[in-house]
Amino acid sequence: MTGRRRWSTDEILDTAEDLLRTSDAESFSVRKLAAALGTDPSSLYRHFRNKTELLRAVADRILLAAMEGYRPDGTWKQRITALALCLREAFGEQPQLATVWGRYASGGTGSRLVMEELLQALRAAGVPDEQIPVLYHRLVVLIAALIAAEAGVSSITAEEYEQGLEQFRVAVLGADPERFPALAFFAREVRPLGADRRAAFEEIVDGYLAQIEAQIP
Amino acid sequence: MTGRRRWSTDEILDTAEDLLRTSDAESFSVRKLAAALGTDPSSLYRHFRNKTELLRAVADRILLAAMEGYRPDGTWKQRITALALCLREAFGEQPQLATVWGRYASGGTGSRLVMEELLQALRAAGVPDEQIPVLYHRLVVLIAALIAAEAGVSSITAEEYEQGLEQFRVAVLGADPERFPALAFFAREVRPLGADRRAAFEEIVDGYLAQIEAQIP
DNA sequence: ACCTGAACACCGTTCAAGT
DNA sequence: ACCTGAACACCGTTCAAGT
Repeated sequence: MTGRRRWSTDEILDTAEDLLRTSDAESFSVRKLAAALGTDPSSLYRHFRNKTELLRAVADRILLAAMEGYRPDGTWKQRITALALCLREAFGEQPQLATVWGRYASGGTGSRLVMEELLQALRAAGVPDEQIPVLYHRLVVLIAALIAAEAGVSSITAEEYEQGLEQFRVAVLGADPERFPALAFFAREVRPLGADRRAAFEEIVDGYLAQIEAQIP
Repeated sequence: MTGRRRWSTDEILDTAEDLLRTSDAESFSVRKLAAALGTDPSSLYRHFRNKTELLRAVADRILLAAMEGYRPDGTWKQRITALALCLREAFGEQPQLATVWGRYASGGTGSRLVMEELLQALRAAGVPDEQIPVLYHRLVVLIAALIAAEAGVSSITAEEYEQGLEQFRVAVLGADPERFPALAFFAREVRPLGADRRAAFEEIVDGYLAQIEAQIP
């Protein structure tokens, strides 16, 4: 019954993408992918040298799909913000993928489309050519770091979240006003790290773009 | 010979900190910690509900130690930059800790000292009180995300690094100039994600601070 | 009251043996 | 030529049994 079967690399990636999107992406594993394909884990190792290489390939497909739905529009700042939000949404709650993208970039067409759009937007902004590579680099580091961090936060279990929130409350509300005057003063206003993520993301990116703008001659 | 022995929570945390600092921090595990203590993994579960709680406790001690060596000095911007670099160095190459800190904050005194200093610096900057909580929040999200991302990058093996760099080179140098004109134009200048990390970190943080400054009435 | 051993339910990866 | 099974060296966590 277990007729053996050659899987194409693309079929493997399709299934991996599905598996990462549905269910809890944090627990994606080579073994689960093999089970979903109905094959043995070891057979995947002829297609990919290791798990990272597999995830990197999936990340590139996700970038590719995201860029298909993206049309450059508006000012250079609006374009970059839209792109960043688009990537944020594409990687969504998938910390493994976001981390892999942030760590190694990804080598395919998806990656190229992102690079191309960012470089063009910076040119459109009027940034001098010789400053573009370094500003581009900072921007990608920033966006990748924010997305990976956020995907991590959104993937924690409800139990862990409660635990963390409780500790945060204790730290803030229980702070000695003598030793931590500012903290005591703002105690009721200060928000835990995970709060209000989309707004935080957008304003940080926008803030950095404004900073770039200020440097344009 | 295996006399049994009660470990205090502090002794456990000391050993965990050592283990995370030395050797490859990425592979830190409860089992290795138990081995280092000469005890059984299961006995640690009376001190900590789970691995995350343990890591969070270690993270707080690291913040505490970092803040002991920190003296506020200079303008508010210099203070925040110095603090950010200090945290960056403290978490160093420990992606597990940096991630835990970024994900849940940490509930102890170390955490409080960091919050207090940031809040005070923002006050010293002249930011209106009602804007401080939200700006504080953005700043912590940004710093935590950058540190966690960087710790992740620095913890990859030489082999994975080479693999990633190679893929990046292929993506950039092999880009079709018709389809990716800007990428082809900047091919030789564009740098991979991991390059020049400290400078990227500092300039992104400084950029965001300049953005805050521009909003001060 | 505290700790241990054994077990459960997992990982990524390799490689000799099968078809 | 391709795939599989079994194995290796790990994980975090639980809980009955020991002292």
